[in-house]
Amino acid sequence: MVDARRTKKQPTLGQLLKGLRARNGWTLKEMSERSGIPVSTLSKVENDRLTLTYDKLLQLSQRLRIRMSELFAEPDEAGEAPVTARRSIGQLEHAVRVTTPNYDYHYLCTELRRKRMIPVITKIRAKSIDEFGELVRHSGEEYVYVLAGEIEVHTEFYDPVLLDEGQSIYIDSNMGHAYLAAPGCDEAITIGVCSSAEEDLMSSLLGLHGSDQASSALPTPANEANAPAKALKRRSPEGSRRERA
DNA sequence: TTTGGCCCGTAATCTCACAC
DNA sequence: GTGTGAGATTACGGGCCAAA
Repeated sequence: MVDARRTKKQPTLGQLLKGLRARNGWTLKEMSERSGIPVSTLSKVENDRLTLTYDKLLQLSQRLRIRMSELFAEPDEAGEAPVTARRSIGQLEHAVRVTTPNYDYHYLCTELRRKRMIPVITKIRAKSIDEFGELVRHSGEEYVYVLAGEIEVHTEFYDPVLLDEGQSIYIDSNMGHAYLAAPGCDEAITIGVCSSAEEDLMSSLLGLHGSDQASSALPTPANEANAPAKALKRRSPEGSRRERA
């Protein structure tokens, strides 16, 4: 899952944060004031003694006005020419995983920044449109393929449609839409891709740039922003829990 | 300014008893 | 034997505070 250009070890969240802070010339105190995260916590994160939960990462990216994906990738080398031959191998064990009461999602290939497609494997547990809430819409297009189970796709201008294993759907994302586990199906697993002409699609999907940008119906964290933060089973980009010293 | 010890809260996991 | 719920245990994020 490493870019062909990148032969060194995958950077940790701490290294990425430290680099971000160094580039901006901030002290821990300044970064703490900007992010709302205590100095000692930032210090521990930078030294890989602690990792941040999803809600803290979201808070960090929002307050520092950076893309969520910035926290998952190395900074560009200074003066580096635009990348035209990027590659990323998606591995489930390296995916950025977010689990909520309704959904499990695994964001793949997260080390690639400013990509125009967001691949995500999703376990869908929402069973009714009432449970899901209002149909969502955003710029771009998306494609969803059912890997397991059966899903019910609600769209703004069409009748709901059932998709069984092996079936898929492609829609314009600016049309209101929602994905549910079909009746009689406890949960379904899909693989989907959201695309957009905009480079900060990831941030857009995560709802980082204002309330006027609706989140994707693909169950992204932003879709469940109303869920209690502590109810989320969070995992750091590194995807590991560290041993206590 | 930064680090690390300590403590608290919470979620996940484990164990066990109980019902079917 | 299997499923389920309660309680105990474990692991870890988060924050306070003192020391380097």
